[in-house]
Amino acid sequence: MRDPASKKDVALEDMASGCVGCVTRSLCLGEGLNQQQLKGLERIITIRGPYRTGQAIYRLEERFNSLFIIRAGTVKTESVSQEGNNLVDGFFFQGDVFGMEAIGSATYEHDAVALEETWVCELPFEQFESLCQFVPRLQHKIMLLFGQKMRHTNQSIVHGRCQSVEQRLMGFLRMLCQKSVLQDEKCRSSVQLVMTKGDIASYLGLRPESLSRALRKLQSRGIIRNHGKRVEVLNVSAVSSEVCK
Amino acid sequence: MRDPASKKDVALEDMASGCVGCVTRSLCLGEGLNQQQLKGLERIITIRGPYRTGQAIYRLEERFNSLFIIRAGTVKTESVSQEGNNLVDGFFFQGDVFGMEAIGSATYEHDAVALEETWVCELPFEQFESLCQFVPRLQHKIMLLFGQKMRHTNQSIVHGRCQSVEQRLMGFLRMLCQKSVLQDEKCRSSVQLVMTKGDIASYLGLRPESLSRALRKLQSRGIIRNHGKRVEVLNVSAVSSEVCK
DNA sequence: TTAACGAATTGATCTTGGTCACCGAATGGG
DNA sequence: CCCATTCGGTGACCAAGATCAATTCGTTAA
Repeated sequence: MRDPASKKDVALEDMASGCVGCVTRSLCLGEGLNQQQLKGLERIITIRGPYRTGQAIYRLEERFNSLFIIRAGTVKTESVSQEGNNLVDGFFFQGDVFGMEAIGSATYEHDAVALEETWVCELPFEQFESLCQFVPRLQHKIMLLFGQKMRHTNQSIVHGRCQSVEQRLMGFLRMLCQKSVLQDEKCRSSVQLVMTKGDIASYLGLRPESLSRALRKLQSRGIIRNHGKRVEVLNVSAVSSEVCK
Repeated sequence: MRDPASKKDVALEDMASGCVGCVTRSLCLGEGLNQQQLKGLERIITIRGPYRTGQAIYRLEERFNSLFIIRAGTVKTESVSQEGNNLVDGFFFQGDVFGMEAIGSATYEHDAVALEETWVCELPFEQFESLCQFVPRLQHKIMLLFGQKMRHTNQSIVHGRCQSVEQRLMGFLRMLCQKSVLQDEKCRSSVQLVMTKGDIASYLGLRPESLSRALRKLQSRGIIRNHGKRVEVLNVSAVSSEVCK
């Protein structure tokens, strides 16, 4: 991650442009908007970054004002369980919107923490709501996003409860491959983990030890190779298929 | 439930009125709208009912067109897990909106099934989106609803994963008491279960046997009394307090 | 009323994942 | 460069909840 030639070291000029020239636009809320509408969106967003690994974009109980969209990098959101453990609620990648759980609440519900060098667009929510009044397409897009988010949660978390650890893990790897492909055309069968194994375990509702064992089992079944921070998917079709085990 | 004097036998005339005279309005999307705005909402909704116990309001893979709001009664949504079991994803009570997971999808993601005599308002989503363009307050309300829903899911499901069965069960009973209070001012410490124990177990991610044992444990601790379809909450403060066990 | 079915409960046993203890490797700060 | 700290992995053991099998209870149907 300190490698100066790494793709993660984002060109500053790419990050300075507004919505109209944004390289991430095809993934973003701005997708499908015309020039004028994009200008409207551009007027209310603020580009923020670079956040360094471990830096917070917002913190639990800070006043909620804005949604955030990732231009480059990765973010996790985490909260604190009743027992006082940290609990990772989500990972967010290029083009993803985060902060939505705070809508209708006075304050944020999580810490949002950068997992690598990260740039985001800050989208003040009140102004965004006003803009939606004038741009039906934008209103529509945010609704789609809500629906997607609910479906994803239901699929991965609710249905995850009646899956084995290995199934849930494969689902996670599948998601990671899909998201990584967006960032990086090549090597869709190998994933560089930007989060710790502990974070992944927490996200999957496991102890780190159990995740470690599950990875070992998948490796012994020839489905993956687990090299520390890099996971190779050897049997793509096994991981891709919904029904497995 | 066959008792003719039961509060569940809804007066037909109450169900015939539009939004303006609706008894459920204080719970509904229409809350806070002026007469004219309510009329707009009233124009696009259709009142449907009565649905009998077990009847579907919509089914998995049917074309998604509308959200639904409960005027009277109770609904569960359920889907099918990979292993082919039914999986209860949610319970919905008076004033609750369901069908939101299907937004942005061509078809519904669940079966929605009435658990008792039930009346709903059908809200065609496209027309609703158009209406939101003209009624900022309505757009704002639906956004709040999305945020609430996401927070609720995160709280109950995600955080539920690191709770004991008894804690999750108490959380469920707490929710049930709150919702029942809305329907029925008296006896807030006793809940008539309209869903089966099997449904509750599924919703909590348990086997029916495990739920039964958990109920017995709470009873032996003097917190509840479990009489088949009726659950009495003896120690309200224990169930109400967030942190328990 | 009785028969029949599904829901609820109970006990015995097994499995999965959690807990605890430890070690080695990687990472970051002085 | 070294040391401290965090991260990742392993084994032994334990406990919560699943599974299987049997019984009781309640509701509906005949």
